[in-house]
Amino acid sequence: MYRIGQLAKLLNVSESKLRFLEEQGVIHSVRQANGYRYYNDDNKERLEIILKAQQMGFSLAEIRAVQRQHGSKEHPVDCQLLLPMLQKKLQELDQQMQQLQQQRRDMEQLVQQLTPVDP
Amino acid sequence: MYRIGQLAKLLNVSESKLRFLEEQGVIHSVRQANGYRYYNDDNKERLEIILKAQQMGFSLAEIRAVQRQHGSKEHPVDCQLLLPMLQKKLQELDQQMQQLQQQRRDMEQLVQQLTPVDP
DNA sequence: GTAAAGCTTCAACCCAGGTTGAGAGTCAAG
DNA sequence: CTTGACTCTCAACCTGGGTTGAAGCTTTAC
Repeated sequence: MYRIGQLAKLLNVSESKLRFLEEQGVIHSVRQANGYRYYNDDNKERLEIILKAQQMGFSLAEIRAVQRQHGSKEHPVDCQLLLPMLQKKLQELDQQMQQLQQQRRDMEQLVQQLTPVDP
Repeated sequence: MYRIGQLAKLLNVSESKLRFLEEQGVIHSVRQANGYRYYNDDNKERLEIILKAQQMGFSLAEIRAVQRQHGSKEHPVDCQLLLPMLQKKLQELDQQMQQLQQQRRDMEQLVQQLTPVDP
C-alpha cells in the first residue's frame, strides 16, 4: 500500500495528476479512515497502464471508453483493455505513416523541380 | 484574390480559424482600404502548407519555429520549410512505432500467459 | 435606398489536461 | 505537545487551439 506521495515519486508523476486522474475516473485508490488515498498493487498497475496509454497518445476520453466497453470482468482485464486500444492505435499510425511517406515523396520531387540547376 | 469567406469555404476551414492563424503570425493576408482581408496565391499556398503541417501533428509553435529558422529567403521557401519538419516527424513516428510494436509483442505474450487453457 | 450578405474587432467562452495555493487535518519524532 | 512532513479539499488559474456573439462597417442585389 503506497500513499500518494510515494507512488507519485515511484512513477515519476505529480501528486496532483494522480488526484486528477482519480477524479476523472480512470484510476482508483482505497481510502482509509484518515481520508488518505492508499494504492494497492492493482491500483498501481492500472495507473501504469493508463500512463502508458497516455504516452501512446490516447486521450482520457478514449481510455474511459475502452474501460466502459470492457466492463469489470475477470482476470486479464487490463491486457484485454489495452489490446484493442493498441490495435486501434497501430492502425491509425500505419495510415498516418503511409500518408506522410507519400507526402514526403511529393515534397522531395517538388523541391527538385524548384531548384533546377542553381550552382 | 480571395476574400476570407471564399478561401475558408474552398479549404474547408472556418473563417475564425483563418483570423486566428493570422493573429498567431503563421499566415498572412493583404488588407485593402475597406479593411477586408484578401488572400493572394502565396497567402493561400502558405495556408495550405500550415494546414497540412497541422494535420501531421505539428503545433503552431513548431511551425513558427521553423518559419523563423528559415527566415524569408528565396524561392523553394515553403518546401524547405516543410522538409525539415517532415523529417523530424518521420523520425519521431518511426521511434513511436518501434516502441508500440515492442509493447504489443509484450502484451500479446502476457495475454497468452494469463489465459492458460481455459476452454 | 434599403435589405441581406459579408466583413471587421473585441471580449468572452470552451475543452483537455493538468498545476497552484490556501486553509485545514494527520502522523511520527523529539 | 509541538514541529515538520504529508495529506486532504476546493477554487482558481494556465496553455493550446480555437469558437461564439455583439456591435458596427462595406458591398451586392433588387
